[in-house]
Amino acid sequence: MSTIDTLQKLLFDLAGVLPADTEPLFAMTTPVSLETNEAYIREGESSRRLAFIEKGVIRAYTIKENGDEATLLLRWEGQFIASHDTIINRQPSRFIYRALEPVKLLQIDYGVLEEILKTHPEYEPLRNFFLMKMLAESLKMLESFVTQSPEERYRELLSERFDLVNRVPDKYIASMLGITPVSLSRIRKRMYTKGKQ
Amino acid sequence: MSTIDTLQKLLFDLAGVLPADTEPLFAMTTPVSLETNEAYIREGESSRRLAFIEKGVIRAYTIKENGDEATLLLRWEGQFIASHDTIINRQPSRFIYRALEPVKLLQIDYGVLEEILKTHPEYEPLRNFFLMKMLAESLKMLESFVTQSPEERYRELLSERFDLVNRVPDKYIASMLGITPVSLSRIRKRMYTKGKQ
DNA sequence: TTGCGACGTTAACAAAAGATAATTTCAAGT
DNA sequence: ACTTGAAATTATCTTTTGTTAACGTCGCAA
Repeated sequence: MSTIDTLQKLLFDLAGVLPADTEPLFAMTTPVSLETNEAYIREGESSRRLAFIEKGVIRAYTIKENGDEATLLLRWEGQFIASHDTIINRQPSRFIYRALEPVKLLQIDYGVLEEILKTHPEYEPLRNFFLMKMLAESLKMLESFVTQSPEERYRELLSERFDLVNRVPDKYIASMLGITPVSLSRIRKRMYTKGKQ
Repeated sequence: MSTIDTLQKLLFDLAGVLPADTEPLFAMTTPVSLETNEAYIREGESSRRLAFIEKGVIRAYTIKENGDEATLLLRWEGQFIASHDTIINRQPSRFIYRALEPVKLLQIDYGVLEEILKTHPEYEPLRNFFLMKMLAESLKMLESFVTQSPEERYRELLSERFDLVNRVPDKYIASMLGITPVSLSRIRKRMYTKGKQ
């Protein structure tokens, strides 16, 4: 199933919009390809990009005051990715979005989407869907930070996203868990020596 | 300015809806009062409540496997509070929402709101506003967990929400920062003995 | 083949956090 | 004024994490 098919089905399921009636929306979308390590959004950029990931993994990270990187989240195929600083806060992005693998996206400018929604309110449920999905994921991650230890967060990530953990360098996983790569290495050792499955 | 005035102004600013045209919306809202320590939403509850806080502070927390509480977030006057499990995931709430002070709310059932939005799409920007606001706040908290130490998170909370920190028992602040009350006490001691402002 | 560089692991030490319990503080109620 | 109980602090000890540096592994390019 192609990306547009997937999104057309989503729009039909959410809002009963027939695929034939989605032309005004998809006419404004752009396919984008990224190479491994290519930046999708750079720090300081102001474009309000929203995209659906067809293939590949993107990492959103920021540069801390001390120069280190901190990975906020990872997104992969089937998910939306959005420059949240520019879309929500209308400020230049403090985050960098970079492809960890070759990536294929279907992109739309959020400003353009807003214009389309003014004349085509029937697409509105799609916006709510993506906002709610991002909110649910953010809250779930937040919950894990207040309820679990780094080791528990790693175990859960392994059990829920084993494929992802194996596709992404450990140092980015560590950073997303809020710890250093050294600490993650120790956690792994503890897990695999003491049979504490 | 009353709560309804505030929300009418918001609706006008966001969507150009005149206060006189907001009757269909506010007719379905209910004022709610909570006493100190009273639960607004209990664990396992399925009602999809969305409310605007007129006065007071509400704490959203969950009970961990070991029986301890973990505070996910605090909300106070001027903010929205929503039972996110029931609204987003349509599952019984795993969280408890409890008043830390006497609270006054203006409440609407999310299902009712959705019905109103079907016939009154002019209110739609209000839903986007509250979703985006919650998303922005969640991402900001998430960012603090991957970029800052517990001590730095506490310092930032003090500088940004000093009033809140003074209204809420330290143990809830600690939990929201992802640490124990004992640890927070040590951080405070470090801060106030060593003049490391 | 060799050398380079990024990544993960390991080691050693310092710093911070968790767990548990005792102690102090303080507000609320009798 | 006294008692009670919850909250915060302090103390002690254990565990985990941070920091820094060294070391091994692996893929890639010269």
